[in-house]
Amino acid sequence: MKIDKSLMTGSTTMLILRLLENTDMYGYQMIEELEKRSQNIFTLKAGTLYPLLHTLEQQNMIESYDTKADSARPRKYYRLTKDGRKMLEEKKTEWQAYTTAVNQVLGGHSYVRA
Amino acid sequence: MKIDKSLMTGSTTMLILRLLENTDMYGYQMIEELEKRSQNIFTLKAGTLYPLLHTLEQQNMIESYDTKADSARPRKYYRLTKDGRKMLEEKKTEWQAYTTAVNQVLGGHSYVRA
DNA sequence: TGACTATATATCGATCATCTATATATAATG
DNA sequence: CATTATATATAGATGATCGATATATAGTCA
Repeated sequence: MKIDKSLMTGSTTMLILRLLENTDMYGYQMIEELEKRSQNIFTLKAGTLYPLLHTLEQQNMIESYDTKADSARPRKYYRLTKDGRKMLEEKKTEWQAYTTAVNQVLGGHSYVRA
Repeated sequence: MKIDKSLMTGSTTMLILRLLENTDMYGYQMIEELEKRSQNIFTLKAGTLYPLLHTLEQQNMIESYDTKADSARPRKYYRLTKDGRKMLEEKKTEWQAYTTAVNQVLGGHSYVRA
């Protein structure tokens, strides 16, 4: 099922931070991981992700380190900072409030107000 | 609780169509109704709504009629068309798929893949 | 070997949804 | 009579995401 990409707006940052909650990851890996975990619903584009990672790093939410990589190709790993964890918790709370509100409107009995 | 307005993106159209599912409404009323039903989470701005209504009307999803209004102030009521109902159903399905996917990523056990 | 595909990161300009600000007009309030 | 609430409308700004493009290396297959 194809979902309107505009729905994605606003939750991308939360999802990226969530991926980093338990494991450090590099950009390309995040794209694949998101796809897998969402059953191909989210196909985050490289052109979206990399600038976003740079912004989050500037904001001190994540920090990067390069693999020495004698053999492997160069990868830039990201790790969640303390601030990033805090931001993630906030975004999760927001997400809860938002979906609750939408579902309330969707499910609400259409009480036609007099 | 203030939620990031960018989360709103993509669901606004669905919410508007949902409001019209059971009752015809005019623009200003939709703003108030959305606020009420969402417990003040959604404060849709007039500058967002009116252009959106015009677009939806052009797309034949809704149609408008004016109140004769001998007394009351002029209001432009909107009614959901057949196409609009279909669109609403599609948007609901999309919404389901989207939130399911996000929650899956959020809740997913962080299986660190080898 | 050579061509092609997958991996990996990066940036620029375009697109699209929403917001802010502004405008207009009438009804209700004090 | 001034102010606020109701009601619709549009123009320009902002911000998130995408498409296109670039670069470089590793793996695959003929």
